[in-house]
Amino acid sequence: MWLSIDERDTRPLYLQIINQIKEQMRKGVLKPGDELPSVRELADSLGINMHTVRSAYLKLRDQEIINLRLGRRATIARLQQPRNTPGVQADIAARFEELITDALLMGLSPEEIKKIVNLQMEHLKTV
Amino acid sequence: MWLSIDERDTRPLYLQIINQIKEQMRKGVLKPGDELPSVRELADSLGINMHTVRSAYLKLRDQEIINLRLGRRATIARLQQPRNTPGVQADIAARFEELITDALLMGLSPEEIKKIVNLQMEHLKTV
DNA sequence: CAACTGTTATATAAGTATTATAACAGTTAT
DNA sequence: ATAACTGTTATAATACTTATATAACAGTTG
Repeated sequence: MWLSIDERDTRPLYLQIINQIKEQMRKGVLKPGDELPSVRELADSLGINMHTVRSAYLKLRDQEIINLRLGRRATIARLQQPRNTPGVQADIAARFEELITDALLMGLSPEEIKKIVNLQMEHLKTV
Repeated sequence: MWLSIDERDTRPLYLQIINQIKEQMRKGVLKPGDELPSVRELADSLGINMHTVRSAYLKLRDQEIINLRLGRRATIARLQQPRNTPGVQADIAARFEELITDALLMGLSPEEIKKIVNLQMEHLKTV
């Protein structure tokens, strides 16, 4: 299984699951229409409770990232693009501002930060 | 007071305080050696409990961003730069990766993301 | 000494995260 | 049809986090 939980990570388990699924989507490992493991299957393989996995799936559904249908496995949604509104952009920008501030206070130079971002943006085309 | 609580923000109060103080440091409003409001003073002005403010101050001290001394007000620390280690850079990079992934799934194009980041990095020199 | 600081201690309450069990309701394949 | 899978709902218990409330203690400053 391409999913794992990091014991050292202090963030909630359901958040780790959410982020890893999103990451797999970004990498193209998971594409629209693809099926996710069932909640019980994934929970067992991670050694956690069914409802913790379900909680992750529910939040992903609320973000319209996956589809849930009774009796069927969760599937990756075809994401419609009217989500890129000014409000959304402002939210993302606020999160970048916070992260950049943190990075600067950790002693990273603006150049180092730009390098990190550009490196990840280049990686997009390769992956 | 240059600090406020956003009722619509779902994040914990102490985190809002932490982020706003960091933001003020980044903007140069707060400089090393500057005094922060006392925990009671700030709590009263925000209409929240003393211990909530203290919890924010404690976490800032743990990050070596402020100094706390019994009987004295908290002060902005002179931040030493041996914090910019490979491990720190990796942590920051991981946070950028997560945020970029989120932005892409929200429908932002790589170009829009770069624009957001570059705009904030330019703002650094002006501020 | 008085009035300010941070610190420690207790207690309470509300919210979040996680686990546990069990039953119910659709889907899929035998 | 039925067995074995899916998600869904319900209920309960536990642990952790967040926030408040009061009070006392300890160092600093005027």
